Amino acid sequence: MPQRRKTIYDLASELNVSIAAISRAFNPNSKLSKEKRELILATAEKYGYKPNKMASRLSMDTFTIGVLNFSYIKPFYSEIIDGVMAAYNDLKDYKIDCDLHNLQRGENTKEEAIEVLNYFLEKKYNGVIIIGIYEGWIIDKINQLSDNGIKVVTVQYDLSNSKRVFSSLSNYNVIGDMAAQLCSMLLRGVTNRKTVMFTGNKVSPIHQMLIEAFCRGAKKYNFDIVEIYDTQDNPKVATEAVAKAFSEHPDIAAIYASSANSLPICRYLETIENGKQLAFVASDVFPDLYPYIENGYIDATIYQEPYKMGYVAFDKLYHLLVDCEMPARPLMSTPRVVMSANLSDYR
Amino acid sequence: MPQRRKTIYDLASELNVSIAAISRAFNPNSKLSKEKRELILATAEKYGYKPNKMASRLSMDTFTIGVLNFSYIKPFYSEIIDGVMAAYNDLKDYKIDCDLHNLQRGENTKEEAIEVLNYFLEKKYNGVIIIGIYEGWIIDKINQLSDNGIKVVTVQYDLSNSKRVFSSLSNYNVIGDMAAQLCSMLLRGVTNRKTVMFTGNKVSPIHQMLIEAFCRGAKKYNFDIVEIYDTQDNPKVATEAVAKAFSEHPDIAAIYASSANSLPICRYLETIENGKQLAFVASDVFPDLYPYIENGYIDATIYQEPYKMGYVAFDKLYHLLVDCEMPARPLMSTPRVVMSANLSDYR
DNA sequence: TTGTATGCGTTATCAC
DNA sequence: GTGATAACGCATACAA
Repeated sequence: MPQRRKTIYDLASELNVSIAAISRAFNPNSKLSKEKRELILATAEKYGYKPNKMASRLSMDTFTIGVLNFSYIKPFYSEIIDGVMAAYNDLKDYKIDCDLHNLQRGENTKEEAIEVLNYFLEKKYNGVIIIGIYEGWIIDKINQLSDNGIKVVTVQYDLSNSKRVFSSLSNYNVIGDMAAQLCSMLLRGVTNRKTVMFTGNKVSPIHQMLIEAFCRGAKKYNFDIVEIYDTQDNPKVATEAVAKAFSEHPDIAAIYASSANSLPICRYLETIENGKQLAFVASDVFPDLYPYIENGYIDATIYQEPYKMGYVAFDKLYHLLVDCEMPARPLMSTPRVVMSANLSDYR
Repeated sequence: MPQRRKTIYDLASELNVSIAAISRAFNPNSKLSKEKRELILATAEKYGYKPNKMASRLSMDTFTIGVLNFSYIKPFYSEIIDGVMAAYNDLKDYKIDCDLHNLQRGENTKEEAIEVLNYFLEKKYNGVIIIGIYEGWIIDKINQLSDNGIKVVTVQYDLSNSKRVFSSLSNYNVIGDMAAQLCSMLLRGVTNRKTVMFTGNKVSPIHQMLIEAFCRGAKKYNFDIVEIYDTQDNPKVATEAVAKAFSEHPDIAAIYASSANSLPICRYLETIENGKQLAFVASDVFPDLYPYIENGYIDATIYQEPYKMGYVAFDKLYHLLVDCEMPARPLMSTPRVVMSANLSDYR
């Protein structure tokens, strides 16, 4: 059995230096002569000393993280926020504070979003999480925050051309490929393999990636995408699009909806004879979708784990601030296939 | 913005009692007059005071958790252990120790397992995690540990008829149902729907549940299970079973293998003409399976998240010991569908 | 039963 | 640069 863990005192007396020196050696921002730091770090390794994060946190100042959510009107974004808040709650005892600002696309403007970020800057928050913004104007703002020593994390969009420290995303290539493979599974014994895709908003880089990945998959799994319809993340547009699709292509065999805006498609399928026979792969999981998954109109849907995306963003940003520790790998959620058989795990 | 968090001192001076009284009020095992405790707890609620877990942990004794793994010779169990150790590592700073004992079915005996548990008892460990044991003799041992104040958690098997505090499992009903639905998806346009199941070991309660769930699913999704073969978790037996299956039923249309012992089936499929055309749903994800998932012999496999099962078991036991906090819900992993499209997320 | 004093392992402050 | 020493927020042995 392991003996008592070495403390800062143990190493200090071992080396005949003060505990302050030990402490400083482990903080890169702390001033300490180079030789001394190296000596301490080296013998700590041999000696088996590691600073206790808990005790360390206790004596440190509180960190504050600002969160800006510029949400589309989707349950999706509120799940991300739930995840962020859950992580905050789990870390509350570790001297971390969180200032959440929720804005809505449509209701609120870009200017209001910028105002929030300026407020974060003025308050000199330690970290900032930005959710759901991909437009060009955000880049400068991120860089400005970053230049003032604020660590910025983005959720849902990568923005790798900005100075954000990391981002928490879905793996859109995998999602598109999964959708394609699911369609091909559902089309297995079927000779008619005409497939139609409904996308959320072609302007969004996310949907562009999904379209590309799905098209690659269609080639790989050998079925035809006869058309891609843009629903502009708008139910009315989606309703018209699905009607148009079936009038242009009455013999559709499979459908992939890459956005949560898939209810209009479900409703249309209810009105036609062979609605349940069509292969239909949807996106996301939310209450309005449950009945359609259960009764077989939707064969499978791909869940992006928005809760986890939010949780991970906050949690990793905390560790970056406290432990100066960058996430080892890019933060990509692992998309999940949800069918009626396992829907119970997601409601 | 939130002001400084209330501390034990704030509440103590507010109530004109000592900080010790406050501290005791929040520990059910601590002696304190009933009225005082109730007063403190009530005003703490109003006042907005909550004990800081971190500071609390710092001043408490170290807990020790003993882990006994009585493993089948499967990569599966080592993944569970990886999860346990990862949780231990994440909690190392919180004054928790872990004593892991790995035994192997075949190599080690039941008596050796009992010896380990006796050692845990003698050492008066605070908690014990038991992995991979379902036989009757374990019940008494669990109860004995429990009667001595040791919190026992089981992994992979529930053992609800023992005094274990909780268990971390896969959701076998969901897995069986998912396997059935996947088969039905793959059999969609196909008229021949003859399906065969290969199970790990009919004696194990796990495989019994999987068989039942899969059969229920077959009825629901309308395909026929023509036979269930027991592979006894043994590759040789599995090799014979698959040959037997195809000689008895040359027109098999779909296969479900409920155990990780599915490589012999893959190898058999390689030797026959229509191997890739057959629907094949497997279990678990491990390196030997990768090529068969990629090249299409395996259409989908169901991943049980063994890593997470182990992680959660340790993590929740820690919180039970430290916070006297029972898990809100039963600890069931959420099984995942893995196909070639998303295999990259699991390797 | 209740309060006081000490310790938990670290960082921050302030001298030197 | 470096080293004492006071926090940080709480639990508990001990004294009352």
